[in-house]
Amino acid sequence: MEYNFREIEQKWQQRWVEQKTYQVAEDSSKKKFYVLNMFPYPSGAGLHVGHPLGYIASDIYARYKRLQGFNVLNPMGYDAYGLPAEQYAIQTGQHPEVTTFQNINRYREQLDKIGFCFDWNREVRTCDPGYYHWTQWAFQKMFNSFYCYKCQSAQPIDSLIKHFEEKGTEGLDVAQSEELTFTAEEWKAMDEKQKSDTLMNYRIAFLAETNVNWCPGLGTVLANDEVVDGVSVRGGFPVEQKKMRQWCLRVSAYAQRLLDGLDTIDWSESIKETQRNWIGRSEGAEVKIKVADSDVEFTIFTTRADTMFGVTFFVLAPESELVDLVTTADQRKAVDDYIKYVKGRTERERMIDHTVTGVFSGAYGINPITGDKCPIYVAEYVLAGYGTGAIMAVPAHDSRDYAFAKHFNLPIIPLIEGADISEESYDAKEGIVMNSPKVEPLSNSPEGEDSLVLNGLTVKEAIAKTKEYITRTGLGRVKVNYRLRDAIFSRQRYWGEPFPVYYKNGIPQMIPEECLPIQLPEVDKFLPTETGEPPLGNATCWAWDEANKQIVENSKIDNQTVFPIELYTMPGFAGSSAYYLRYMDPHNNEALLSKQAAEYWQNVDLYVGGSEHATGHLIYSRFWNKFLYDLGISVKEEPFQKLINQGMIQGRSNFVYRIKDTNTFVSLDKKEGYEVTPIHVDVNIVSADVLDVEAFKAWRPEYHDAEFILNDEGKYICGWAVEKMSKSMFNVVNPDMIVEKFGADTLRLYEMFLGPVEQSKPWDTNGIDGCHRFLKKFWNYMTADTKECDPTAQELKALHTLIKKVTGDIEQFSYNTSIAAFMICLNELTKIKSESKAVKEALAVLIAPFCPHLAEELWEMLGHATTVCDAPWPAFNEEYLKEDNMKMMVAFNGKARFPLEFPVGTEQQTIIDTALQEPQSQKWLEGFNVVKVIVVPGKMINIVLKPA
RNA sequence: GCCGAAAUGGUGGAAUGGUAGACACGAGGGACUUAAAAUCCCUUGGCCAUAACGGCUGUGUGGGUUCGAGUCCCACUUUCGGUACCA
Repeated sequence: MEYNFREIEQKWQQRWVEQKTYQVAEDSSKKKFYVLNMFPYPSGAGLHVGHPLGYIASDIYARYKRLQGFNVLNPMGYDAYGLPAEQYAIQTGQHPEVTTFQNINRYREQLDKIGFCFDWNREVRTCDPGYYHWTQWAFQKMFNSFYCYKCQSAQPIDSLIKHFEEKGTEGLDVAQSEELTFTAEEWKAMDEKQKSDTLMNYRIAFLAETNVNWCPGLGTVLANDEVVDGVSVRGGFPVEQKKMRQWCLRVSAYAQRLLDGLDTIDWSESIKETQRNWIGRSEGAEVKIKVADSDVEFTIFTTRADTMFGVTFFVLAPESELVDLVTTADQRKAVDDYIKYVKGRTERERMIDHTVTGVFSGAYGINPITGDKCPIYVAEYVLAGYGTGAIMAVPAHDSRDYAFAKHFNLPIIPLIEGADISEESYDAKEGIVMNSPKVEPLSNSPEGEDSLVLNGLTVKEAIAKTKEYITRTGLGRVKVNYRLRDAIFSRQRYWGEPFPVYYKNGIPQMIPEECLPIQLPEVDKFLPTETGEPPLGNATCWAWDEANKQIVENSKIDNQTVFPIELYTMPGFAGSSAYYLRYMDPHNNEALLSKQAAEYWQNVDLYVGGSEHATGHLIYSRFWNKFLYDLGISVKEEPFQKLINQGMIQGRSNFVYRIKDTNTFVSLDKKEGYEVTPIHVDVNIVSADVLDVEAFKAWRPEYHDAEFILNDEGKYICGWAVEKMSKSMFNVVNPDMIVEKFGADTLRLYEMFLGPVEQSKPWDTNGIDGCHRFLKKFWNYMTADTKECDPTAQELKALHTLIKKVTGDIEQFSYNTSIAAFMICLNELTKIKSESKAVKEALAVLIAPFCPHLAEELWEMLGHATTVCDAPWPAFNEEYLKEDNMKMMVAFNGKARFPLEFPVGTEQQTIIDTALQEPQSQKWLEGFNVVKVIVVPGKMINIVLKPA
């Protein structure tokens, strides 16, 4: 009987749907296991063979876990909001929802052919109002919360208001944009607008005037992770800095918890390290600096408190408000000119061009420890967004300060013994401190021993000592800074979640929770309005009737009872930040998810996706989950317990070689001596690097009359290279095509056989034959004569070797080696003419995670009426692998020479004696003395020799 | 610059510190066939050697630890990712 994969796969895919094989429900009698793939953005190009890699890997694991008896949740959905659909809409007028739905259908069609065990009943789409209801809801919760450092959690904003009413800001330890101080009386005296503005300083979702990455090409702001090299990730348009009023999320409040949480999860060290760097914790100190001849005082942040004696100037960020306060009259013009210059520079220019620029402000700052007066400069190398936007410059021990000092001819004072600073600064945090004279105790210091002596200490000691000194004397304080910024949460786009917010006299108000979701309105144009408002400004029905609690036409806006609704929409990461929770209870209209579902499914046990989301989605999601955890919605502090980053499948491009100025193409092995241009050729008309010449002629009109110089066998051989898989390289291989030709089971097997899941590797269709041949042989073996007799010892040995290998390998996601084990096992069973039904049944179960269609068909043929998905995973029995003899290698000085067999349990001394007396040993022993013999039971007898 | 991962045949890749190159592709040879496809068998890291056996060498480079290193340690080279005036 032939292996008819088309029939088999179609039959089982249909049956799985009919019998709802993959629908799961909470079942307290079983342990849960939650497998999740990062849901895809359904792009117009459809899936190529690289996309399903992670899905297949997780599908195998999900099926394996189910066979192990777990109740497995393995859902799938779509990250449906995104720029491409909107850009397409702008160009064609086609509503983004239409193209998105088309793309989703195409994705689904492709996915279905591969035979995944997704529970499609739980599908979510971020653009579905039933879904984004909870995105809006979470946003409102964030708006109505602040972050309390004392209790290390988000708290309702009402409790903060109460605190203000009673004590003002006294005794607060909370996350805030800037440090405010006011009394209860002052708070009570504020009007509504002032109160609203003040609360924005504390809310977790808040409005702020911030410097944003403005992308004129896209007409919207972008998050830091959406900008690479000064251009937008989507579209590659230039990005500039602009001050705008934006919704932001106070991600920075969770910086420490995001950092600490990394130690509790099973992710690759490299991705955790990336997140640690992104969070960028740095311990340092803030020091207050008085400006000479002025009342102005500013604060600097430093991690090198030990270098206070090497300060020769101070620097302010150009955007800092302090610049205006310190600049003297005679330097005013120079400073203004410089600031104008800085503003005119794009983000990109600043990134590429690191030449030293800056200007003297005219003012001097006083070093609080030495009392020295040092000039204050304004320079763009100091960033407003980090620390306090002001630094003390120690040119001897900071390369940026060094370059600046050299450029402006400022003094450089070395502070570390033996450091050569004639050519460059000495930045290392090690060495012995010098040049730091004793600082006498201040009059206000308590006990007598209060001087500061740094000379002779190591840098580490000196940092600690200085920090302690400035804290004690009130010159400053110890401070931890994080590089992690608050996330900008609004976009000037159409195709995103609308904000459930309206504006009453400029004060943002939340639309009542019971009115959610508020749905994205229809617009006639997807571009910004003529007055420069975001696309939602085109909506005619986008106003909030407060009394009647409903959306009404804009024309009714009177700012008395009907108010304008927010025109911004939410960014892409809004919908993808908590989708894993929604899968647990996707049809719930009352809540994001029920308590019961949350308690049962907890969090994701295995998350599979690309590492490119390390500083985007994977940070935002962790933040979002921690916030929901504080609210008691999510039951686990970390959303994704184990993370596997699947590698990228690269394309394998093929080339033809056109002889210059002709339409003649020369085969790779004949091209020596010709001047040729390599041209990408569609890999789908090339087979094993041999070009289908007729297909090539038909491929494009300009090749219709092409001529060829073939090799001696009459073939045209193409060159090849590994490149990114993309349309423009003509190297895209479509999974449907592979499924059509070889079947889904072969595709699944081959994708895993290519190499480790986490590794990037090129796709090469050439190798797929091997996997297909294996399945054919497997099929032949399984469908051949079968007897219901006890398996022989040989059969059991082959089988249990396989069980052990496959079980261990799947646990470690080492699928390629377990497939190799299948191939070896099959060879063995064929060789010994195995016919045992019991062995075949076990094999059908073992292969089920990899090739589910085939496994089902075989399971049925073996006489089972139920799905193989619920069969028990075969138990491993060590007994069957036990051998009577152990094979050992005799080695001389570590070099293996010949094998020797001993009965199991042979005495060590007997082994040594036998090995030494073995005739084969004699020639190695000649002329040498035996120093010692090392026996590794079952492996190695190493005889250590020394010349006689 | 900093952080991370990696480097093994013609190719993809295997190897708890114990016979390097499993498994597969490709290639070469053979069987079956009128022929092709399909299928099956043999060979396949390099060098030397043989009637046959065999020997040497070999995991990016240079050191080290060890009876024994692809694997552990130190230094370096290259490649690929991430990040970048973060004080």
